[in-house]
Amino acid sequence: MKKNNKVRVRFAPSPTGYFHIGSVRTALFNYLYARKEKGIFVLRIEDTDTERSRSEYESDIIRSLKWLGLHWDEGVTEEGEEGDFSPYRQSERADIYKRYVHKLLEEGKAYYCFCDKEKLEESRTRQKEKGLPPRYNGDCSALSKEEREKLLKKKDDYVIRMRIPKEEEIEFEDMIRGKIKFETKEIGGDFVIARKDFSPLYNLACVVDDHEMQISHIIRGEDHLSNTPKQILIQEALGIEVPRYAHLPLILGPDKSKLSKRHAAVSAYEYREMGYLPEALLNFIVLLGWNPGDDREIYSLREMIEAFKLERCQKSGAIFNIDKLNFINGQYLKNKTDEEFADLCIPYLINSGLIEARFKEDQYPPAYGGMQAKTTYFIPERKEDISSQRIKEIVALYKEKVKILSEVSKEVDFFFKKELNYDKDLLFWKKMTTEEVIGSLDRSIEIISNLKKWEKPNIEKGLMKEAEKEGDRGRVLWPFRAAITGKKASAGPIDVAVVLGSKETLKRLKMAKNKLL
RNA sequence: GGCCCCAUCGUCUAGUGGCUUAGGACGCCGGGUUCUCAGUCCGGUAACACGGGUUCAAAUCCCGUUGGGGUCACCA
Repeated sequence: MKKNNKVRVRFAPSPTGYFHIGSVRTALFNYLYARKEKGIFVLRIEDTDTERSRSEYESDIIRSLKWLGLHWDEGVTEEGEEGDFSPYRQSERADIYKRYVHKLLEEGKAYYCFCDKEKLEESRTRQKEKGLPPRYNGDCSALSKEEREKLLKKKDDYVIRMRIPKEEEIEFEDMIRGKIKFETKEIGGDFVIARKDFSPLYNLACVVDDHEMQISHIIRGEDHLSNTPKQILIQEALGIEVPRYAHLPLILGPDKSKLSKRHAAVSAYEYREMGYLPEALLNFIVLLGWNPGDDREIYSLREMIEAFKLERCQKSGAIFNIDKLNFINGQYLKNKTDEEFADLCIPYLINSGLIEARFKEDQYPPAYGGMQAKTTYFIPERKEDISSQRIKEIVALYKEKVKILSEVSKEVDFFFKKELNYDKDLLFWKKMTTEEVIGSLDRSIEIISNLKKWEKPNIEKGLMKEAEKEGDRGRVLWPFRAAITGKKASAGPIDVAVVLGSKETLKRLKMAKNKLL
């Protein structure tokens, strides 16, 4: 067979839980390396654990990768529909593993083990208690052919173990960490590679597939470091090439342990729901353990590929810092056009019940992250339609204020309400008296009523003139803004008024005044 | 506990023996802008874990200590 020098990497998640941040990072680095080296990125599903694997999780992996824009060249194609075959799903490759297990068995490099599960468990805990590393004692490693055949008939529970041929040092060159050495005697004894039905365990399946799929570089989390010597042992026994390894540091929670559910959201899907942009999430994650050596921090996927070097990866783990993610996401949001920003916000507005989409018959409800501007919308509380143009004007007011999309709804909700519900104390600026606030509101009402054209310069001119007269602008602007937004904090009063419209502005000013009477 | 990995501001990091009184970013603090919050601009706070070597010279190389993490399944 012709030797293939092409870079081939794989991302091989197991569908036993939602696609999480750590997986995003592993996938991203594999993707970046593949693209950088003009290689192939393979997506393989490691679902040999039938108990824990679920197709719903596989769908989540695929959906998430698509959302992130991490496209793969080979691998499972459909969104985990049950029944559709994929040679990139380990559960569909049983025959292949069987072949390899037989080969190892025949060559004496693996053997049947009939040891009792409970007993092994017991001895493990005993060894641990004594402070010893748990280790399989090798009871079944020297069974004669006759004994084996007898036990095979008698016992209906057994496994297949890899025989560690000799005490030696296994050494490999990690592309991130350099030379790494393990003693075979530290592995923990002959380890299980397949179950009774010859279904493979992780280390076997992984090695076989990486070989069959001609994977050249294995880029994975540091938690797999201790699996590497086992895998090299299998590769040596099988006489197959040992791929290059690169172990990425872990992403840590605030307590410095491996990031997990208890540390906040770990599922990529949740970040999508919260309103993080895929490009921002990727940008943030790539910086967690890699940087190009300069001060640059904002990278598109394309730019990341360009600048990426595996050798520049960090060796130590990085704490997942949500503040930085928020900052980066805010930067990306700011760089969107008003149209793009509105499209991004709409699903969140719908989700929070502020608006409803009126679809034409041939349209499907869109998922987070996109919505056609042509769709028409309806405000349930006001029982009126709203154009996408107007939605754009509203949300644009907050484009540079928000860090995540889900914040938008609670900022703009006052635009969609029929009546504002706030405490009248909100209308008071500093130490103004009730009479003064009423007076201020009255003057605003008068100015607004007398405007000939509802345009920002006009409104500004009228209002600011009055405000300047007061000396303290807040005496006019605060009651005005509070009246039309019903909020302590919002976008600028004039900007809000412009978008709100003269009729609604007046109505709200009058309602505010009534509150005080 | 064994083995493996790691160690620069609170966090992400630059730094590959002299360019370093250690640079950037987030956060935080102060100030300008501003009706508010946010944003933005300006400024500030803050780190080479420790101890030995090597060297004319060490955050950078070596050793040890300490600390942190990972891993020790018929999970992956």
